[in-house]
Amino acid sequence: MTEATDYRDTVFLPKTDFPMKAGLPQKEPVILARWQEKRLYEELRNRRRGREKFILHDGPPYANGDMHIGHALNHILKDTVVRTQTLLGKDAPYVPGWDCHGLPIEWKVEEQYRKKKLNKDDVDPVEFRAECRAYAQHWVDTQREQLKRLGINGDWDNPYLTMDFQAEATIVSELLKFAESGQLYRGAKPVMWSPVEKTALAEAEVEYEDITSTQIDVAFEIVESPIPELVGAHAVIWTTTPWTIPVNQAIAYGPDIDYFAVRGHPSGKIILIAQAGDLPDQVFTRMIGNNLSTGMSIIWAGKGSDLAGTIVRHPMHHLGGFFAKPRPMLPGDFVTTDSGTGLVHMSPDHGEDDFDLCKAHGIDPVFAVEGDGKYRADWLWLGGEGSVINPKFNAPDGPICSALREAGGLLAASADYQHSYPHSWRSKAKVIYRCTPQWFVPMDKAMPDGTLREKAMTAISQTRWVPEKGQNRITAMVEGRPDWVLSRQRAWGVPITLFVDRKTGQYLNDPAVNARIVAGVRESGVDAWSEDRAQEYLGSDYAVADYERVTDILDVWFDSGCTHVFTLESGRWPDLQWPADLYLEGSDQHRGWFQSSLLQSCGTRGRAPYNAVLTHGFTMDQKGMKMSKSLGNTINPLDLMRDSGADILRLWALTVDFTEDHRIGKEILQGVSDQYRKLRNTFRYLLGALDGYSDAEKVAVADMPELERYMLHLLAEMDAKLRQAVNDFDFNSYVRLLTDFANEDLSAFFFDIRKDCLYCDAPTDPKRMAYRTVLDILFHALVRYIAPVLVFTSEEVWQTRFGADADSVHFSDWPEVPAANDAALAAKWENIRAARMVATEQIEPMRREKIVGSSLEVEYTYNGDFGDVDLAEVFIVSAVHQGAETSARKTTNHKCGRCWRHLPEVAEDGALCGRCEAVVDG
RNA sequence: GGGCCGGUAGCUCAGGUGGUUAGAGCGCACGCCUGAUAAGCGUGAGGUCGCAAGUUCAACUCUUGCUCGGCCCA
Repeated sequence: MTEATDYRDTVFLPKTDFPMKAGLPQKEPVILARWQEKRLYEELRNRRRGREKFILHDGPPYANGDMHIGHALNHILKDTVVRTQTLLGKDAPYVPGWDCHGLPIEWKVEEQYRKKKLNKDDVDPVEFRAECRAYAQHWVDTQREQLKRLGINGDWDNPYLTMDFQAEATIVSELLKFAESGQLYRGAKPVMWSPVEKTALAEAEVEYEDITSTQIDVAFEIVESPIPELVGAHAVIWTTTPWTIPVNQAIAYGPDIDYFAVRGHPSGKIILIAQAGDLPDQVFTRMIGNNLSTGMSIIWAGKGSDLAGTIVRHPMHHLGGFFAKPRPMLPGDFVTTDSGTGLVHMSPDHGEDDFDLCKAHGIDPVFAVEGDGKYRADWLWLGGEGSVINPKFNAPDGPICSALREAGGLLAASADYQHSYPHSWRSKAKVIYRCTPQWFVPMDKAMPDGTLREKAMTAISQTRWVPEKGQNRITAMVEGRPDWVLSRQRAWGVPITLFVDRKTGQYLNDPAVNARIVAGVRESGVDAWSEDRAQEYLGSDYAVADYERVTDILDVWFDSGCTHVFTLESGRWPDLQWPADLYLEGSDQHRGWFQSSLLQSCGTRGRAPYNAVLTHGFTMDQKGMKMSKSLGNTINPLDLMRDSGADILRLWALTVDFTEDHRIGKEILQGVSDQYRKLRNTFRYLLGALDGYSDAEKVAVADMPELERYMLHLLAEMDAKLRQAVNDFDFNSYVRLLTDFANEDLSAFFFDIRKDCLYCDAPTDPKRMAYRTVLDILFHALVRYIAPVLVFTSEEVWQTRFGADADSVHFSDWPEVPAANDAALAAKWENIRAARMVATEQIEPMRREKIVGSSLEVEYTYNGDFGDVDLAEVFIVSAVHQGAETSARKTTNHKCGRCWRHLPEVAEDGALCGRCEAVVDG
């Protein structure tokens, strides 16, 4: 045996500078800077001008706080939609936006005042709003940088903000469209109200504390009933807010609850209460200090529904007027027998259930309690007295209980009921529900083209919902929702710019006035709605003294419901158009933005502002639990980008099933990293194998070996599936198709088989040239397919191949894949692959027993026939013989010193085979 | 408490209208290669399809209840 020659230098190994290790945290910012410098977004607009459009309209995140994982997921999905549509050749502009008005910002600014020991009420509203504006702007700027870092491509220099003057003017103008068309009315609704601060509070401004209240049982005499035995009996209600009794207007029962009327009270009254559990015991114990319910006699028993039509009278009916009116007994689903008497006294002024039930039966609130918590002066009972949150006022010996007792209506009273009760977060004082005038958009008012609800339902059915179950959800919500309450009693928002006639109570509906108001807001923003400019807007036709200027502001959902107008319709972004092709947000927005936009648009334009709606679920921790700071299970996207890179985060978002709730955690991210490495190495191989490739090497598809043509067939097949996935927004499948292709078809099959060809065949060998031609096609296809996913890595790949000055990969169109659809060839090669799997399985025991190491040391006998396909090459063995049955044995051939194949022509181990000799000799 | 949604191998996901031994990729274990080398190839072990009833000749797939988790309400 001669000394083995080292032929390594004669082998054509892959060569590339593309590193295996990504180093994304360092590289991504550099690539980002380059995009910014080359103005990628604007240039993309130029290059796609005139193409079919795809408009994704951005739902505005709230300008408050750092980006969190939900923002990251949402924007990655949006960016992927925009980029895949762009790849398809469409013009897909993306204008990001922010929601800037509203209570949370107002609150933060107030908090800053409190720290400085300033009172909000002492600050000029204009100055206050300026601070809110500055606060929002700060977070817009912060989030903008964070989203850019994620690789989101958009018009970052020109986003839309709901606080832009232009936007504010549009919101006002849209509100006035509702006003002008008569889709606005002033009604009432119970809201959380603080008598101490004399203001309405939002849920977020309320905290619950344990307190002790007076509980009372009050008897209402039944004066009319379809059940004769009940007339003259007393319906008993229980309450912990005695002050609401002077405003009582009805009594609610549970239709399915059992009730009975019993004798047994010392007063001689027949008592009507629920017959459930130990509730009667509790009632009797409260009333007479003993549990005598076992000794009582039952006069009547029946279901709540039997009580329909029963009328009671107020204990204070002798006062006349309001108190003399009959009180109906009404069915309420909300009535329970957990506590109380199973009968609930209703005051539409002071409870939501009360309000809704009474409204349904035509009973309106009476506004007896004023903003300071006192009954209004003209109230027949306790007029001018209060405050209603005062414990003494409600006490068993206070004025309410005393009067009731005197009238014979008070069965029990004790100041010993402990419960949790809402308090103002700021003043710590008790709050109440209180009906206040509010502005509404009616859902069921007949308009020329139908009611708003009808229009919305039609629009829902005409929209594509992805996934489909979203349609159920929003349908159910719109079907059942009450009228839209537009007004808020706050400072930081768009004003409800209405003048109400002091005499008629009607709002002024004059287009000329409205136009002046809109012009004013366009010029100076929401501050334009000030008292000192009222006459200016009213003009010479109306006197300011005759009108009340509404000082409420709009629900921020109305702001966001108008984004489609001031963004898509306004012309400020000429690339955009109305309606949007797609809205894409979390599934919580079925109640939020999807709905506010739908209602706004249906009310003003008669259809939805979108053609399709895509929703995603929420991101949970590794175990599927909600993330929260207190649990310490949050994943911060900013940390993740810093440690692993944005491409890892993006790949994560697209591999999970984002249409459902999904998870993120260490183990999952490790899996994502592995997947990333495989993709990266696929590109590294392609780059290395294509070293020095030029079009001169290109081989026509018809001239290629079957294997190459089969691979092109697979590529074409995948291409069609990828297109389908893009149309379905099914990015999970999209990425899976790519990784499975890279793993199974390329790495483990094609690349492995052609390793010998690439390394050892002469560069001019037609087979090698055909292989490299296909590699080039694969490269161009794969780098484009993956570009919307791995936005940074694809650019790095692109630059490595074409140089640092090359165009961006992101300008590319969807790859043109050779039409290599050859079903017969594919079927044949599927069989070959199946045979190959059998072969590797049969070779495995020989490797395990150390008979052979490499499969190249094996000679294989095969019992089938695939024509002139070189099975030895495909199976990566020394030789394949035709035989009766399949078997494997160690070859006796010698190993070529260059290509390591074992061939009969090799004289001794280390000598060269004919092919290699020819190549080495050149 | 109500409405809606979900629970398939360690992980991420496939599993038309119920029908043979429930699949894939990754990870893991073991082995091969040492000329894609912190790479590449192969083989293998992993699941009572959240739990329990029911319908059916037959259920991951249908029904009901329960449980766990989520979103939206109250």
